Amino acid sequence: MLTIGTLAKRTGTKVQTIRYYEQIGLMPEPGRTEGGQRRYGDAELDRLAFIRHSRQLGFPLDAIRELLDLSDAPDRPCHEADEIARRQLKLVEQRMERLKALRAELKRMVKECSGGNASQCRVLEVLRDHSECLTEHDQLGV
Amino acid sequence: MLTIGTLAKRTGTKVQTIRYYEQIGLMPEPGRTEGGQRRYGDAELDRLAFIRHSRQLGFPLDAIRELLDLSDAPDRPCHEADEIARRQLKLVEQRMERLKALRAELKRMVKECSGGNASQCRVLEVLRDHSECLTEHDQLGV
DNA sequence: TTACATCCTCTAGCTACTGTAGGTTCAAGT
DNA sequence: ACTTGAACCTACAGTAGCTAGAGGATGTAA
Repeated sequence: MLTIGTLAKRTGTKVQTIRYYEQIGLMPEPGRTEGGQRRYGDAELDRLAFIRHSRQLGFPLDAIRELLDLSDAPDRPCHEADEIARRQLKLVEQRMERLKALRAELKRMVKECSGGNASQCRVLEVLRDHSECLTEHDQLGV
Repeated sequence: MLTIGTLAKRTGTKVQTIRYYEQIGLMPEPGRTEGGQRRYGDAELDRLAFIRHSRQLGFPLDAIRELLDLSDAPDRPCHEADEIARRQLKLVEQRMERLKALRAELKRMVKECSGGNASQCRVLEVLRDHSECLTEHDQLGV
């Protein structure tokens, strides 16, 4: 039986995060000692490891919820999990494209800046005037 | 004189977002009509355009605050703005590196999945067992 | 004048946690 | 048995950067 602190250490999670996962129903309510402290078994350890690993791969919590459901139902067809992973892959690729454009723009800004004071600053100038940009980068949310 | 709605349209911002920027002191309190509605001039239009463009380049709001201060003080040396832009560039590059690793991992998961049902699913398997991964990807927060 | 779009304030919600306050429990050492 | 100190508990507030909704007021054109 593991305390919440031990579980946290083993999975690289913060204690509060585990309690948060319980609160939103991602982790089950564990057993308690007489004094009311949480005690976990190996099933919970595995489940939390799964969650953390999925988070490291950038899956949002509701995707993880679906993946956990699938993982708990071995007879359901695999393509659902596959689909979720593909969706995530697509998202990652979109973000990369976007970051690539940002990087180019930022590089250019920084390169063109030749010191001096703010009134001649290329960085500020470019920010002031969108038309100086190479690319359209109209959606926000990097 | 522009209404908040017109200003929003011209800068590709939501009305609520403009009010939010005012609330956090990023946009000044504008003049009002007798009935209490906000009216904006060209200075505010420029300022908001600057903010939005900076956001599109991924700058966080407090970086933008600094950039606006610099933009308002033409005699201050340029290297501060340069520094902020370099910081942002570095951040973007770090994120890209991270996404690259994620993309590789996700691609592999998806490729190895050959259909069937959840009990044989490679996607779920990899998520269950971190040791199957190519890379360490231990920080969260894509 | 009457309709109707747009405006107002205020509050709550989103993601995924993280931190703090104020108090209790557990386990080890004496 | 008692004490100490780390780790636990709940509850609430805060983070970034908005976004949405309720319920009501204002502005403008026909």
